[in-house]
Formats: sequence, structure tokens, C-alpha cells
Amino acid sequence: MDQPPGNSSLPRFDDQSRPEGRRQPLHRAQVVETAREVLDESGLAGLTMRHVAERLGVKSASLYWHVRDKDELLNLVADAICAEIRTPSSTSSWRERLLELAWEYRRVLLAHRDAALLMASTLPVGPHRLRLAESGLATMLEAGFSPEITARASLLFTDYVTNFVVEESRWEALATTFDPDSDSGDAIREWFEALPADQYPSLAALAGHLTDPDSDSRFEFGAAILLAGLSQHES
Amino acid sequence: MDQPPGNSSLPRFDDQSRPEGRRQPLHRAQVVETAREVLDESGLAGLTMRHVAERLGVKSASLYWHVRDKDELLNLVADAICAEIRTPSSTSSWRERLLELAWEYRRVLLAHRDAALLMASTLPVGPHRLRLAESGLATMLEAGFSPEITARASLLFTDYVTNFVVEESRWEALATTFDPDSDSGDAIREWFEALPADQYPSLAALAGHLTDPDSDSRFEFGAAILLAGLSQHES
DNA sequence: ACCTGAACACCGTTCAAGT
DNA sequence: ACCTGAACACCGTTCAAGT
Repeated sequence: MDQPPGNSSLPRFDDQSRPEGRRQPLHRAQVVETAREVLDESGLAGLTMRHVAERLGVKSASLYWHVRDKDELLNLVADAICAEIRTPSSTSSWRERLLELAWEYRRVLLAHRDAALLMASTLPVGPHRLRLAESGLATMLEAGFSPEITARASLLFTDYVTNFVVEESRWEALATTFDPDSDSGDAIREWFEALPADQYPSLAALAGHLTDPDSDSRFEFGAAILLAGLSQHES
Repeated sequence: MDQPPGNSSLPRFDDQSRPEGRRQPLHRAQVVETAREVLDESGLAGLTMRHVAERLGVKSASLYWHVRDKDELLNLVADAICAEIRTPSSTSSWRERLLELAWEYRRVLLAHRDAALLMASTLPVGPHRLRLAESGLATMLEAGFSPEITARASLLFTDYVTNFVVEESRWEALATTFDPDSDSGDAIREWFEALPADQYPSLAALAGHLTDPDSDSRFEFGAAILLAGLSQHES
């Protein structure tokens, strides 16, 4: 295991303005698309330059002509996934729009294996991820929140969704590891219940709730907390 | 780069109950302590079995006698770091106790390189990390919150702190990469300001606030939002 | 009981060389 | 312009063998 990347550079996404005239500009898009397929099948740990190259019928060294390094490829894949996000219309209240945006973002993250982990490992610098941020910021600015509150709350909200899905996916993977048959995560709950009650009385008592598999409901709960806290700052 | 680990098993931390009589039980603690030193010096990406072994004057294969695998070692290091957390006393209100716990947890995370990333990559199954969770849960239960709200809010709060520090550290590393001299992150702010204003008007306008380097203030803001939202559920 | 040697099956990346 | 061969400098982990 290694550390997530994402700290190396701030790329520009101006690839639509190519030298023109040539007719193999598919190549870079092909690499990204293939990487997305590898991610879906093998997860982030299985997304290696060598596997992507192999699937393209090419040697791994060839990828470095199309892409600066693996970090850039990960950024491109992350942005490609975020292209699926449908930004909410402007007809509803700021609460409804933020809530809709949160559910929509989560939906897309859950649609691709390890997508949340990829977002957490990568800087939000692609056009579609910027579009997601822009949507949240614009919603709050229009609602009359101050620039400072808007900026901070928007980061808070995006990070909430991303990290919720990271934990949600990790929990699901763990539960199926320990309970290959049932999907209820009983083994994990029993582990909490078996904790020494003199040292960890609350943990043992709340084992059932801490391992609650209803992640939709848990997601809604957190989002509601954030929105309620945010209302405090409404102008 | 690889994917964070943490999904492999649910260890028991009962190492104080050893077979007795022998007198080299320092070994495992030595390995963990050395790994913590390597983490502090080289970060999570530099924390490899081979480096830990080398620093101990031993071959990497030897580590596998003391530790099942790297994931277990990471769990032990994570818990060793969390041993530094001083849990707040019970004399104050639930708000004050949760807030104090959050600041204290963040303080410890910031005291060790990549500590937040390590917590995010690892399951909270060690005794000191359980103690941290127990403290938050007990605080809320005593304040009269329902078991369900307590469990969900406590997870929300812990994850908030962890992920805030992950982002905070990432941002700091990025800022010093682009502005080696100044610590103000000017280059990143300018990158946001240079975004096409017709597509990303809010992002460009809020560039200054989005790159605000006052992370103490941003941390306080998020914690206040969570506490305010939580008050809604007070019994 | 503890450690080593040596290997296995991987990584990301570079670079001269081919076409 | 694009790809290959071959290497470099790494990884985590296993396992027979030493002491």
C-alpha cells in the first residue's frame, strides 16, 4: 500500500484546443476510458499503468506519451466520472438544490468502484469537478450567503459527501469480507458488542447503531445536520 | 501509488496478556516505535517495511515474525499516535466537551506527519482509538441524545476532524510546493482567479476565500456548523 | 524463538532505439 | 509522431534455511 497521490501539479484542461488537422486525438481519451474500465473492474489498487497498457495492447512505457504521469491519468479519470453528475436546476430553494446536488454526487460516486476514494486521492481541478463546485457555490451566493460562509460551507459539503461514500464503500467491502453470505455485517456488530463493557460501555451498547447498514438514512442524517447548521448563517 | 489498506481484519489488542516469563516482549513495541519514527520523517508513502527493517538493522522478512503484515503495523502505529490524545474531563457541557475533543484530536494529528491520512487509511480498532470514540459517545449519551443520534453524530464528528486535517495537510504541502518561499499559497489563489469567469464565476470570485490559509478558523467554522446542526436533535 | 537469503510477483518511470 | 526493449529503483510477502 502507498499513499494517495494528487499533490503534484495544477494541470490545465484545454485539450479541446488541439493543433487541428490531425485525426488521432482519440488516443488520450482512449487511455482515460480504458483506465476508467480498469478502475471499475479492479478498483483503485488494481488501476496500474501496466494494466491499462495491457488492456490497450501496448507497453506501459507508451502511456507516457499521452499522459505526463499516473497522477495526471487519475485526475482525468476522476473528472471523467464527474462528467456524469447532473447539476440541479435553479428553480428550487437553496436547501433543496444543495440536497439534490449531494444525492446526485453520491449516486455517481457509488456507480463506479472506488470512485469516492479516487476523488479523495486527487485534486478537484478538472472542468467537471469545477462545475460541481461552481454549482454549490452559485447556489449559496444566490441565496445571499456571504462569500466567506459560501466558500467554507461548500468545501465542507463536498468533503462530507466524498468521505461519507469512502467510508460507506469501505464498510460494505469489510462486511462482505466477514459475512460473505449475509450482507448485514453481523460479525462486525458482534465484534463491537464483545468489547469490554467496563472500558467501552457506550461502544458496546451502541454496537447495533454504529454498524447500521442503512447508509441512505445515515447519509440523509449527516446532510440534514450540515444544512441545519448552515441555516444559522443565513442572511 | 496504491490504495489505502485497512480492510483486512479485526484484530484483538490484548497484547498485555502475554505468555509471561519471557523477557523480550519489547520487540513488537520497538517495531511500532520505529515505524512511527519513519512515518514522522518520511510520511506515509515512505513508511515501507523495508525502511522500518533497515532502521532496526534487520532484514524486512524479519518483521513478519512480529507483525502479521503491513496493515497490522499501520493499525498499531495509528493507535500509538492516538495514545497521545487527552480525553476531556466530564465537568463541562456536551458542546464544550465535543469541541475540546475535536481540537485535541486535531492537535495530535497535526503533531505527526501524515497522521490524519493514516487514520483515514486504517480502521479505528485499536484501544486508544476506541477510547476516543467512547469519549464522544459517552458525552452525547450523558447529555440525553438518543442512541441512534449519538452513534451517527459521533461518526460524523470524528470523520470531520480526520478528513479536515487530511485536506489541511494536503493543502499545506501543495502550497509549499508552488510557493517554496512564501507560505501564503498565492499561486493556487491565482490559479482559481484565472479560471474562465463565464464558466466558473463563483469559483473565480471566491478564489481568495477558497484558498484561505487560516485553517484554525476554518476548522472552528465546520465544528460550529456540526454542533449547531446537532442541537436540533437535543432532547 | 528469532533472523537471513533468496526469490516471487509486482510497481512507476526513463530513455535510447526503432518505425 | 508514436511505440518498444530494457532497464532502474523500488514495493509487500513467502519460505526454506540457518542459529
